[in-house]
Amino acid sequence: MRDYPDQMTPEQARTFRDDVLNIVSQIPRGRVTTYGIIAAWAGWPSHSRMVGRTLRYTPGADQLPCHRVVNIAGRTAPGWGRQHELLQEEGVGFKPNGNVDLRHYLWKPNVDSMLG
DNA sequence: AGTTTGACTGGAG
DNA sequence: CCTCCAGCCAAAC
Repeated sequence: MRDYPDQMTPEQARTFRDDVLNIVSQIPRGRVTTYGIIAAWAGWPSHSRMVGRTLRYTPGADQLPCHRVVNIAGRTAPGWGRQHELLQEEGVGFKPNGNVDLRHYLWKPNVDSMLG
């Protein structure tokens, strides 16, 4: 028995999108988080792909610090070279392979930040 | 209604 | 560290 429906209701989809954007807006300068972490905190642990979809296609998402979202390997978004620059300008450190050093710069949402 | 496509992830080699 | 590969799931074909 799965703990989530096969398909999101429109309301759930709206809530998911709002939660994703809300979490992204709280990522501190100079830190990053991952698609999977955001999805889990939004209540849909297996929807990491949808987090990426949301950030790419939601109008206005570019006004949020979505450049602070990378994948679990610390890899920046394909086709978005400027993301690397933006992170460097904030002091985010990269490994020799060009990925973010998550050991030092990974940020996770916490309860306090969710209580508004 | 079946197939392909990703701003993803975890495991295998 | 890397590259496949399977699983994932909403959207687009």
